[in-house]
Amino acid sequence: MCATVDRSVWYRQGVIAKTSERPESPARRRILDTAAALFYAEGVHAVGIDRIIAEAAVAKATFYHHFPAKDELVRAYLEREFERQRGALEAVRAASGGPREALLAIFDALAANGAAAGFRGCPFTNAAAEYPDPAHPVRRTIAAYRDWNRGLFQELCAGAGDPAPGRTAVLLMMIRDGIVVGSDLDDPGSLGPVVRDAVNRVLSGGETPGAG
Amino acid sequence: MCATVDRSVWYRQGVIAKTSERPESPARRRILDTAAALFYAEGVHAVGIDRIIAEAAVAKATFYHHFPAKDELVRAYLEREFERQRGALEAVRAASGGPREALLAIFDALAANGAAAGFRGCPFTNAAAEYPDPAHPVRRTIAAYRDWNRGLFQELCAGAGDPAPGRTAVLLMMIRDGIVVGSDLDDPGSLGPVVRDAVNRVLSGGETPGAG
DNA sequence: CATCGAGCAGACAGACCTGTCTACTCGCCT
DNA sequence: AGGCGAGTAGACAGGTCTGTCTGCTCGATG
Repeated sequence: MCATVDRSVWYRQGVIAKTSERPESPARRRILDTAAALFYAEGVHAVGIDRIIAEAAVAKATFYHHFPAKDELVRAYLEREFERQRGALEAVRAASGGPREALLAIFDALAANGAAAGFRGCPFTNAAAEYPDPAHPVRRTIAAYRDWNRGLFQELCAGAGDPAPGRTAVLLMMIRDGIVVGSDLDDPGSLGPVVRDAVNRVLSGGETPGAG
Repeated sequence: MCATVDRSVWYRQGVIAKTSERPESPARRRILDTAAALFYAEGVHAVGIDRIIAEAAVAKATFYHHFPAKDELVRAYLEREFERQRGALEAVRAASGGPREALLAIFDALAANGAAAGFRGCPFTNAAAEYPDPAHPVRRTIAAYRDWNRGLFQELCAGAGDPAPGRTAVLLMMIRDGIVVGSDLDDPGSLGPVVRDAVNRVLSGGETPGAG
């Protein structure tokens, strides 16, 4: 209870408009930025609170003022990454001519992102490897992310005239997972051209699966 | 140096034939079995040595007699898993009528395995999430496993008459990763039928990718 | 001016981690 | 009989982990 931050004062002093997004103290932001970089690069269990507060230049009490426990920081890290990706993919969708073009652009971006320096796989699947319990809040966040992602694919497939958008979305999720895992563990360069063909083929061949 | 077990005595006393596989002491086997179950179910960093030796009913000195450090145990765990999978897939290949049937059988087995109770994703990708450094021995073992797996796919594709077996093998690896990730994090039941179609389509459509 | 909250600095507790070491038993081989 | 290696039991060191707590400064608000 007392761990929750009362932000009413922010509204009262007019720092932000009442209807806009939540205020974020500089300290909290620094904690989250540092944690995100470290968690992603080195893994969740491998990075301790002490290191985060040291690199974020924040007192320990300040950390525990903003986050009741480390797991909650992990959840916040994934939640913010969720929002970031949602924004990015929605931007791609808005910039594309249609659903089919949006899907192709998304997968191009996935492959390019995987080939970029510092890529270490998907933050969500990496975190899931360290949280075995599906009922854990961290895992629930991961599940929510994946549901959203599959839903977006399904929506775009339906918009592109796919007769079985649900099935195709599952298949696209498989390709997505293959890209992020392969970009991290194999040669990212070998994936690019294959991805293009694969997505093209999946979207074209969606009309009649045929085999039973 | 002194940490390595001198097995010459085993050969001398004829416990095993000189040309057959290495002998394995019961204690070492118990350690490895326990570690494999715990590492897979809960993650590598989350399981400590103390717990392994307790559940394996082994003294700490015995553990450090067989393994110089924890990382070496992790490597041995993955190495053994590598051998296990190699054996399993080679058996499937031998039992199949031809390369194409072998590939279909392998992916059926992957989907079935992912739907089984206790499935927690791929031991290799899960471990990779906890070992960021690609030069680490654990990561090298993971890379070796993936190279072997892709190589097997390529070989089978070539045998099935695929004109671009290298590319198709990369694509099959992506589907493989999609199966293990999706079976762990999403509903495993939704994957089964999609997998069959996907592999069928990949293998049939291999002749002319067409789209550019 | 008084108060209150944000943040800083750092000690501290208690648990857990890896890895080392001592001292002992047991069984096999020479 | 003697030696040696495998294994047991458990103390120990040194470090790290999370989370709590005390005491302080500073700035804004009433």
